[in-house]
Order: sequence, then C-alpha cells, then structure tokens
Amino acid sequence: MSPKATIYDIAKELNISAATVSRALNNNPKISESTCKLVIETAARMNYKQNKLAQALKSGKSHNIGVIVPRIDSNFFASIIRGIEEELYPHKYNVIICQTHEDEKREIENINTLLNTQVDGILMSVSNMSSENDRVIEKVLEKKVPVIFFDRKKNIHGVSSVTINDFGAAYAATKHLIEQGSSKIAYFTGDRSLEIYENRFNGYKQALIDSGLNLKEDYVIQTKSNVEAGKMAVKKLLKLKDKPDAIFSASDFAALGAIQELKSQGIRIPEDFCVVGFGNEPFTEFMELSISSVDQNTMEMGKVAAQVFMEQINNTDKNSKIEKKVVLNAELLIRKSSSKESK
Amino acid sequence: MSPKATIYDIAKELNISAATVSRALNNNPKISESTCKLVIETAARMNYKQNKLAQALKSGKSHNIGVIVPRIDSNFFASIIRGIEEELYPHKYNVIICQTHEDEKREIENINTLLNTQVDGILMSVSNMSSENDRVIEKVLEKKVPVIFFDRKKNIHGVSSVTINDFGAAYAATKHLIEQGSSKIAYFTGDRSLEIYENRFNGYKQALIDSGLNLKEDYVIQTKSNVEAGKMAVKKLLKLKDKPDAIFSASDFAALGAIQELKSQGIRIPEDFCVVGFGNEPFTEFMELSISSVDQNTMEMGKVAAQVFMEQINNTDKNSKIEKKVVLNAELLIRKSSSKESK
DNA sequence: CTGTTAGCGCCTTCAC
DNA sequence: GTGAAGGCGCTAACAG
Repeated sequence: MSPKATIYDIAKELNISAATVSRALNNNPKISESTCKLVIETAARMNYKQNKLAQALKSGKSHNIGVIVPRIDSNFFASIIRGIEEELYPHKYNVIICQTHEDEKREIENINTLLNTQVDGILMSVSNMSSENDRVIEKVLEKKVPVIFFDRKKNIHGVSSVTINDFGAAYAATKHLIEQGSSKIAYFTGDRSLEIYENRFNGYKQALIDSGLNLKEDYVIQTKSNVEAGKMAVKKLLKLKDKPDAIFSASDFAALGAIQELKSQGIRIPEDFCVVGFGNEPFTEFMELSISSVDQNTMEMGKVAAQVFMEQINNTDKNSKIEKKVVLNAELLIRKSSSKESK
Repeated sequence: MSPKATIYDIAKELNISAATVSRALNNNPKISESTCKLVIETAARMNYKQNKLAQALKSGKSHNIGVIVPRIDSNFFASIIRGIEEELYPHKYNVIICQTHEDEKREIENINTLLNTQVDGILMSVSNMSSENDRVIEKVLEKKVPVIFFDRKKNIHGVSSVTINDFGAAYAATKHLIEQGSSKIAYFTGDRSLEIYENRFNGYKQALIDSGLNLKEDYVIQTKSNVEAGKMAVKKLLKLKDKPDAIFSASDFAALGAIQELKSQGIRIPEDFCVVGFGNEPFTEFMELSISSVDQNTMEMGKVAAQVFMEQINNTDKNSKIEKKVVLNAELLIRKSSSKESK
C-alpha cells in the first residue's frame, strides 16, 4: 500500500483506464454499475483519497475561502468564523484563517497569500483604511475573486458587506440611558475612521439631539478596547467640572474598566451612574452586576457573509455584478448596569 | 490585463521561455540579473500571482495545515489557534480550520477532507475516543502526514502531543483548597474517558490522599462545561448529609454556575466555601468575586504544537519516527473565590 | 460504456 | 544563461 494512491494505481490494479476510475469515483451515470462498484471498493481498500489540489488546478476552483480578521482569539471574531465555517461546511468549502493584528502590511500580505493559494473568495473584516489596501483589494476583484466585508467594512465598488445596524443600536442604547433618567451621557468610541465607530457615534449623537440634549465634546473619549483604557477614561471624566451620569461604551471591555473604576471611587451603579457596553461579550452576562450591552449577532453575521459569498460565486451572469449590503439587526440587552427600576 | 496571469503570459510578453520566468521568480542564481529584474517587474505590472496549487501539485507540499477542534468560538481553542497561526505564519503555512462539535462522524469527515486537500499535517484536539477514529488517524500516518494532538490526546503510536500538566495542576488546586482549610472538597469532572479529565481527577485524588483525606464518591460529579450544569451539581451536593466545603471544578463555566447557586442559597464565598475553576476564562478574572483558576497556557500550547509539526516535517531521516510528548506547565491563579486570608 | 489525449500552472532535469 | 520536454493527479472532450 503506497503512501498515496492515485487513480492510476487503481486503474492498473483493475486493468482499466484512469478516466474510467475518475468517472466511477464521480458517480458518472455512464459507468456500468459493476465497474463503478468495483472501483469504489478498490479505492477504499487502497486507502485512496482524491487529490483536491489536482482537481482544483484543473477546474480552477480550490473550494477554499480565506477569512481575514484582526485576531482570532476574541469572542467576537471567533464566533463569526464559527458561523462562516458552519455555513460553508455543507458546501464542502474549507476555511483558511489569517490574522492581521491590525497591521496594514500584514493585511496586504494575507490577501496576497490567499490569492496565491487560489482561494475562491475572501471574507474579511478590514484592519486598515489606507488607500493602498484599497488598491490591493481592487486587484483581487480584477481576478474575479469575490471579496466580502463583515463588520468593519470599506466602501469599495463591487464588494458586498454584512454589518450590523450600528447606528440604530447606538441610538437605542443612548435612548435607553436617557429613559433611565441620565442626561449627561459620555461616549467611549473606537477609531472613528472605521465606519462602525462612526456609525455608533452618529447614533449616539442623534439620540441626544432627538431628546433635546447637547453633545459635549468632553464627553466623547476615544479608548482602546480593553479594561485599562476604560479606567483611564473614567478618571478623565471624573475630573470634569460637569461630571457625566452615564456612559455608553462602544467596547464591553472599556465598559468593564469604567465600572471597576467608578465602583472604586464609591459611585453606585446603576443608582448614581448607568453604563451600557457594546458586543455582548460573555462576561457582561456573567458579572454579579451584569452589564447591559448590544448583541452583535455574530454567528448570524458569519453565516450571512458565507451565504453572500455563495450567491456571488453562483452568479453565472458575468455582466451583472452583485453588490449586496446586508445590515443585520443588533439587539440591546438591558441588564443591571443600567436598570434603575429593577434595583 | 487578463484575470489571472501565468508564467506563460509573462514569457510571451518578454519573448522568453516559461522556464526562465519560473527561474527568475524563484531567484535561481543562474539567471542573468537583467532578465531577472525584467521578469520581476513585468510580473508585478501584470499583477501576476504564483499559483500555489500548481506548485503544490508539483512539489507534493501544499503548505497548508489542518486544525481540528470541537468548536472555535471558545476562548480556549481560539487562542490555541492563534498560537498556531502565529508560529506558522513566518514559515508560510496556511491554517485550515475544522470544527467537530464533538461529533465522531464529523471528526472523521474533517480528517478525510483535510487529507483530500493535501494538507502537510493535521493538528487536532480529539473529540472522540472511539477506536474507529483511531484507525482513521492511523491511515493518515500511513500517508506520511504527521498528526499532532494538543490538549485532548489519545495514545496512538507515531503521534506527538502537546498537553499541559493536568495532573499537577489539579493536584496544586486541590492542595491549595486544603491549605485554605477546606477538607470536604467536591470535584466537577468532564468526560473521564478523555485523558485530560482522567489526569485532573487523579491529581485531585492524589492531593486528597497525600493530605490524609478520603475520596468520597458523592463528591465527584460529572458536569457539562456550562453554567447551568454547575448550578445543578451544587444543588445535588447541598442535598447530601455531609455537605462539602469547597469545589474544584474542571470547568470554569461550571465553577461560575456553582458560585451563583451557592450565593443564591446564602452561602458566603470564600468565607464558608471555596471554589477553584479550570481554564482561566476571561470572565474568571473580571468578576467582582474573581474566580481562582488554572491557566492552560493556550497560546504557548498552540505555538509548541506548531513547532513540533515543523520539526516533524523537517525530519528527513525517514527511518526515525519522531514521537514527542510535550507537557507544558499550567499555572494555578489564586483569586478571591478561594482566598480566605485576603478577605 | 470505456479508452485516448490533452491540459490546468508550475518546476526540473536535460540539453545547448 | 536559456530553451524544450515531461510530469505532478485529475477531468473533459473526443473517439470508439
């Protein structure tokens, strides 16, 4: 039993041609049932495995797709990837994972590597807004390899995207805080050159306006998405003359940091101060003081991104370019950190 | 500019042969500097990308590896995968992700798919102990495709593994509880047909024995790794005549459930009851009552698994089979849920 | 129904 | 230094 049997080995074994073996293995109806059965048995006996590399080379379809994310070890991206993998599994697509670590060079490298690997499509959450990266993506499209953005997207002609309704979710979160009686609501944002953060900011702003509240520049703080950053930001806020009475944070981690710092300064939550995060990280639910947050519908985002990809490659009409913009709903989950009534 | 340029396109453009183009692109020293430069420039201009499929078919190395895990959206597996990806990135290996969802059939399918895809190696955390799956893995080895287990392993001849010192960690955790004054320590286990859980159980048992304590069958409860299961298990324990005064849980999630249930029954932690989990899930650190846990050194586990894989494929000596068993250290992190002094 | 042939894109002897 | 030819494993067109 040679390490790797090919259809030729099977053909020789049975004194038939390789083409017949190939056909039998692919259930070609023109093959007699007897030879078909014989081939399949022999293949199993010889531990034959079809070489998809050869098949891919021949057909031009590798049945691999590439997924590019900033990092995989975050609940957010991991569950999107789970969604993608599960959706694509029945279609026999493999998922190749790449991490950028938010590095623009790495993002370009990843795209090129995936192209070399002949992936049939690229699903990505962009790390970088540079226009050089735009050009690289445009080159991908020239090669007729579909690109689909999820969550962090750019506006590039011909690229579909799947996102959540960041504006609406931020609007709802802010409104909720206002309804809880808060009127001085601070906002923690991520890098606003990314659409998601810009949209969340706009939702926040609009909710204030619609409630007759003013946007205070001092209340808007850019933070990294980690606990320490949340603490720092609260320290800044509490130094203001006119201190806020609530925070809407675009990051759950920063929200957690904020809560820890507020508590350590003796401020009671939610009685004196309400906090809402974003992302529905597992810990927000697990805390004794559970944290209100926005669920980003991650599994669904992954699944839909995969579905859009499938539509794209099944679109045989080469003239009509599909460019789909799916916006999923994101649900505000109200928990203890912002529920005055229940307490 | 055609969708996908090949070396033939470049050759035609420059009126040279494809072989020369190939050599130039691969920095073959025999090529004159001028043509080399010319080729590289033209390739860039034509947006040429080397087709790794063809290269792989020719060379027999795909530069892809497969990673099989029960699920990817758990902090544990996601960060192992991160480690693997980062370690392999400089070596130009791509990572293909497969999920089994603990399903034995799925595990076999995944292995076969990866084999079809011609991966150069398979890194996996086993989902199933059935001997049918053993045979499938043995067939992989026959094809000279290295297999490496991480965390959940089996003993199969020729398969290397990377695990943590589950016995030692469980021993340390149990000892720690005893030192805190607990003498009636319950244990939540996972499926003991998996080595990791068996080893943790043995560590627990040995620590009891070494401290002159008896193992009580009633105190050992098999739980799923989720919050609800932890609550259920505590309910069972509190119905016993001789109630325990501490829990060592092989799952952080079950530990969390246990804590929630204990608190709701008015039992004070850590004063009346200590709890230690396993896994160092992010939330264990974030809780107001932070949960003691064992850090499983996940990133490192991934990196080392990748390193072992690299060693394996670089081992040209076909006679000597490498079979490496790496056991990493796992650190007990003592937090509030089991620190009587500090409270 | 089955065999023959050619080619997917690349690399690698073997020539010159 | 460079070109020509063959083959990695598979499939599809064309014969028969």
